[in-house]
Amino acid sequence: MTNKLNLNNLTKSEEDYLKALFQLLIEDDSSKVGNNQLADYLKVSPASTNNMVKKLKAKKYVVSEKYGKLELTEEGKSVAVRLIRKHRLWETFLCNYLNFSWDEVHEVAEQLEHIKSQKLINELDRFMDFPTKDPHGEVIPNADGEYSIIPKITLSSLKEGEICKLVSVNDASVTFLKYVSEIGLALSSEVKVLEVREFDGSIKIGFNNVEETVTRKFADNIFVKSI
Amino acid sequence: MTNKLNLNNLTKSEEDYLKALFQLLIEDDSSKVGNNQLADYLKVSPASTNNMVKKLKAKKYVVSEKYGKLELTEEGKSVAVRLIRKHRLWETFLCNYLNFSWDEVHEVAEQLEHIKSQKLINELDRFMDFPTKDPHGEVIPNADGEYSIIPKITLSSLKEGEICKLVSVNDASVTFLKYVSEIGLALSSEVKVLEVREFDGSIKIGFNNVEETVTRKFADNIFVKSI
DNA sequence: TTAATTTGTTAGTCATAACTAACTTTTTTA
DNA sequence: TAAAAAAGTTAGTTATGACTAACAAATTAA
Repeated sequence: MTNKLNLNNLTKSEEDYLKALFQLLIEDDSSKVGNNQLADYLKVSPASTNNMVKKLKAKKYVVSEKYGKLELTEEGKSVAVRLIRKHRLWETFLCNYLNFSWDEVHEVAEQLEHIKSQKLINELDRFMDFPTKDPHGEVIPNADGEYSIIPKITLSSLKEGEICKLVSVNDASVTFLKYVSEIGLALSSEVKVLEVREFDGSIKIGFNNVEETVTRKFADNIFVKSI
Repeated sequence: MTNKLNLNNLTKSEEDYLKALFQLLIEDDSSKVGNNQLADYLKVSPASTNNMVKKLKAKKYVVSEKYGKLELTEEGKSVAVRLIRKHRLWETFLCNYLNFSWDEVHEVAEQLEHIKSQKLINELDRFMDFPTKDPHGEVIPNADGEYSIIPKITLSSLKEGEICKLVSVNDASVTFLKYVSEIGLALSSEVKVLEVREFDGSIKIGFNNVEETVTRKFADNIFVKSI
């Protein structure tokens, strides 16, 4: 098994690219992820991405043909899942034990996920009694890298009259998360789509006896399940 | 106050050099620390150190004349103390909450001390109820960077017949720490120097009704106070 | 189906931080 | 005090991972 060994030989940047690619390919379930899309997601230039992809192909984490779409090898996925596990466990720790609010955890978890110690993360997991969801509602992979990837249904995809339950939110934007809290939305909130306005895509929703109109962009970052 | 801002603009390497210099200058209380000594301590080449010292001088963390000894500015000391605080708080957390043994914590703490988040470290401190000593017996600086630097008396400096109490140990070597545990020495152990052998500097010590002969090198890494 | 646009690639540059080799200054010692 | 040793410095190289600018391929639209 080359598995264990390779995990420790990756730079922070290599890890960042693998995780980003995984999130685009698997968590966002894109049929095709290209070089520029990855560059966009990571906020680097296409040239940087191209460079890194070459390196990751040489190291057998990524597969792609010239001018073709990007794919991850099993090894590449394995690295990404372990990063996601670390990220979500740290977020959970920060929220549940260190008084961080859900809009404060992402940035710090981005740093903490690169700490290299198998024992650290598994002990942290045990310390918190093996949590299964992070503060934003995302499933935490277990020590073997197993987790159920729940297909993401965005609030924006619902039709007028549909009722749903909020299961998770995109964790990457502080201002977005603050806004979610401010209007009173929380995980498990029941939300009804009252009106979808064709003109600008904005949506009027009802929850906890309040009504709010939110933008399409906002609704794209709220993930729900129908009830 | 430029203080707060500058703290976040340092690279991992810059932080490593400042901490190393602080430990040589202040904690080990050397009257003179030179370029090559710092290089030795950090296990890099003198050229690398020379280069970094130039940069740190330009940034006003270090002061020195050409071919002269190295010194830290107040700003430089402040950065170093904050790193030491982080290192020791993390070591305490790993030992007291995550089942790490004292020989396992150093390497992981070396990574964790570079995580940039004021809130993280202060909340961790609070979570553990403001510990004052780390697992190796070292004093943990408080949130204002204040701590008492206890002059280090090594076990090797004692004369035959002297009795002392073990207050701290050098945390940087896994094999050393394992050895300390194995022979049964622990913080607060009372140790009597039974014999100092001129020939090779080895020392016969007695503690907890056992006698052990240890090398000079070993005794250099054990810090004590006389009782 | 050609032209425009988007996407991907390559070449060359920059900053960080390591290195070796060669050299200079300072300190030690014979 | 002159030679040897140690300490410090400089120049030039390497690797990582960003960047821009220029170019090529693929896709979309007229």
